[in-house]
Parts: sequence; structure tokens; C-alpha cells
Amino acid sequence: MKIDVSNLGDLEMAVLDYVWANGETDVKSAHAGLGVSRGITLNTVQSTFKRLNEKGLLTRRKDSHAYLYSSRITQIQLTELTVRELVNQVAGGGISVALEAFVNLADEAGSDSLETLERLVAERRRAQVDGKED
Amino acid sequence: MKIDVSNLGDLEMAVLDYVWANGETDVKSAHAGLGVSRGITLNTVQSTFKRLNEKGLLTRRKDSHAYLYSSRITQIQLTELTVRELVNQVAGGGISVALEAFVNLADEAGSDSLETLERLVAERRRAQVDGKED
DNA sequence: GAATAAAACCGATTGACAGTCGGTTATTTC
DNA sequence: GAAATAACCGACTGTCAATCGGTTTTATTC
Repeated sequence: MKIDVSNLGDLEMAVLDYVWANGETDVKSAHAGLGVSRGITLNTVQSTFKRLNEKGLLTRRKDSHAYLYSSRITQIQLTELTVRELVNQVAGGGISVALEAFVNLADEAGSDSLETLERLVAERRRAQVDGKED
Repeated sequence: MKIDVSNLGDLEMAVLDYVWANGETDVKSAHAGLGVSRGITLNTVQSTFKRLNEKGLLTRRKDSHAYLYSSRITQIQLTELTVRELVNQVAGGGISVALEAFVNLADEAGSDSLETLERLVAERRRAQVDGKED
């Protein structure tokens, strides 16, 4: 199924965060975990789960007469899809602008981030080379 | 003034792209350059410039009785702000998830991108060291 | 298998916000 | 000051998240 990551609202993100943190879950416990503190009804949480399911972000299976929802993608994958969308929109498909923006951001976030980034890139570069040596 | 980069629509992005490409511009020529082909009136383009001005993305100055608009930020800066927002939303403020997602993306985009990324990171790392040596 | 409980679903409303444009006001220019 | 030009105002549409009340469906239990 196609995944639609555009226009994710606050509650939708909160639900996704909850599922990522807790794994497969039912609406009721999600409501207990994040809805009650927000003063929203179970129905609202229910609708949000349903919408996320319709958007392809959550799958669900029946457990007796209730659904158990789980995420179809990881947090990282969602970030990737969202960044990709952003890149298409902001940079007109070219990634170089986004690259620069992102390094700036990592730079600002502190040397740790830049180090992490460096390590990640090095890993991929090594994988590239290894691929060629095959 | 505060800059609001959330919920930028297609036309708004097109206008920003136009300004980035053409520099300081007036509504009329922007309409000629992007509005006519879309079959929208000058008024619609006008409103969009105004909204972008209200959002802090465009400045303007009077030239006789018309305004000349220019961008307050570069394309890269907008991307930065948008990515920052994305990181706050998707990754709950932690940048590490976004870092990984982004490297994945660059990896996918081809070795050129990864190379560019490597170079950019190296530059920043060098700047960090230089800073310490002062 | 009818009563009860639980959960999903439906429908409607609200609030934002982009896009759209007609009509009005303000400014310039001759 | 008449004509032209452009900004501004207000209204309407469409979309979408959030919200929740009420109804239907599904499962359990006696």
C-alpha cells in the first residue's frame, strides 16, 4: 500500500511515537498512554488510528473483536520519506541543497552530531567500495 | 521578524523559487513568469506574495507605487528551517534519527551525493579543529 | 441464543490555512 | 482630474486534522 506522509498532525505523530515506543498496541491502551493526559476521548484516538491506517502508516490485525495496530515503517523510514518529500518540494528534486542544509544543521547541533554523521558516511563509503570489489 | 515556514503551499513555493531565480521582483513579472502558465490571475499571485511577506519569508520595498519583493532567506536556509521543524516533529528533537535517515537518502541518491556529503562534513570538522587551535 | 459489554464505524462540526478572485481604494502619471 | 496601475479587502472554496456523539457490529457470557 502507498504510504502518505504529508500533513501529519500533532496527534498523529504522538500516536506513531507511542506505537514505536510500545510496539503493537490497541486503541484503549494508547488512549490511556497519551489520550487521557490530553483530555481527549477514546473516540478521537480511535479516529486517529484509523486515519493512520488509511494513510498506510499503521497496519492492524484483529485480536478477538479489537484491532491491534503496529507501525509499517520505522521512525527512521518515516523521516526518510518526509525528508524526501521536503527535498522534492524545497529543492525541486535536487538533493545538493538539502545536503548542505543538513550538514549546517548537524554542525550547529554540536560536534557529536557531526562526528556521528562522519561515521555514518564513512560506513556507507566503505560499503560502496566493498560493493565494487566484489 | 519571525519566519514561519510551516504549511508552505505549492504556489508559495513556486513564488519563492521564482524570487530565488530572478532576484528582486515585482508581482507583475512574477505573474508573467509563473502565473499565466497556470491560468491564475494576477490577484492570486499578489495574495501569495503578500502572505509570504506576512510569514516573514519575503521583504518588500516601494518602487513608485508598486512593491519590489525579495527573499529574506536563501533556499538553503529555508531547507534548514524546514528540516529543523521536521526533526523536532518527527524525531522529537533528537537529531540522530534524522542524521541516519539523511545519510540513507544520500546513499540512495548515488555516490556523488555521498561524496558531496563527505566533503561537506570534512570541511566542518576541519573548521572545528581550527577553532580549537586558536 | 438472548443479554451485555466492548470496540469499530459513521457522520457531523470546528478550526486552520492555501488558493482563488471580484471589487474597492490608493497612488502615480500625464 | 482622468486614466492607468497596483495594493488591499473580503469572501468563498477545498482540504485536512481534530474532535466527539450516536449507531452498528462483534464478541463474550450466562
